[in-house]
Amino acid sequence: LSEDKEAPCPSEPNTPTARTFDWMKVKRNPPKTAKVSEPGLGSPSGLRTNFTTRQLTELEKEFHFNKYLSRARRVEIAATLELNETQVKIWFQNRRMKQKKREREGGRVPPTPPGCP
Amino acid sequence: VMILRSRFLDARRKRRNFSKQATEILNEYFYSHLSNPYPSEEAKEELAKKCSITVSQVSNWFGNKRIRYKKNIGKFQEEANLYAAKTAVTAAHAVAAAVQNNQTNSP
DNA sequence: AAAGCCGATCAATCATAGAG
DNA sequence: ACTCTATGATTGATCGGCTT
Repeated sequence: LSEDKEAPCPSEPNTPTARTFDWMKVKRNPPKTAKVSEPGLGSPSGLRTNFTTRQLTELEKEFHFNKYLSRARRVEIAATLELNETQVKIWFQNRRMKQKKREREGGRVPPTPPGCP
Repeated sequence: VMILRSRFLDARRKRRNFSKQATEILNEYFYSHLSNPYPSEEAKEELAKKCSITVSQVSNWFGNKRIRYKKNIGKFQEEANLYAAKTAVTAAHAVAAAVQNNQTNSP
């Protein structure tokens, strides 16, 4: 028999099973939240931003008004909520994906399926 | 601050673990494709059906599994050996059978 | 050449179910 | 009943590819 196609084993050619494949080495760059040229605002640290309830509420409200944002609107929102334009842009992108996922999977099944105590 | 947490308290709350059988199927796929545990959309749909869960749940399962596996490979060593030995060969045979079946069929 | 979008994924975290 | 671990879901942000 022939072996498979993939076999990226840098070290440890041993070990019967469970070798180390490249997908296990994938590392994502840390979030670049905020700009280096914009001191004093947001969080220059590479941490995941925690949106406040107020920010989420506003974003949600805007989303129901427009699924897509215009550059001008984005600048407004970002300023009002104290977020980067990028964060607002990304939020809308993720929100659209979430919406699509719900529609796709919202194929009702919870009306009267299993137990309901 | 604590009230910010109330932001959620939704679906994530009531969580049910998948059936032992569903987990078995997912693990079989994961370990028999350990070199590239990224099922295609079609594969996800098939797994979802077999496990009686949604495609999103299959995606979540693989996402969590991959991250947690590479985070601590040693912790999954036993499980890896168990499933790898049990399914690797079976998978190969299944593929061969499928190919042959595909050839002899003409709808 | 640059910027936005999509689809998939990552990575950290939340909240709960289950083991000890 | 409680503490600690395993696990499903959520989500801000990244990656690669394609479009505008």
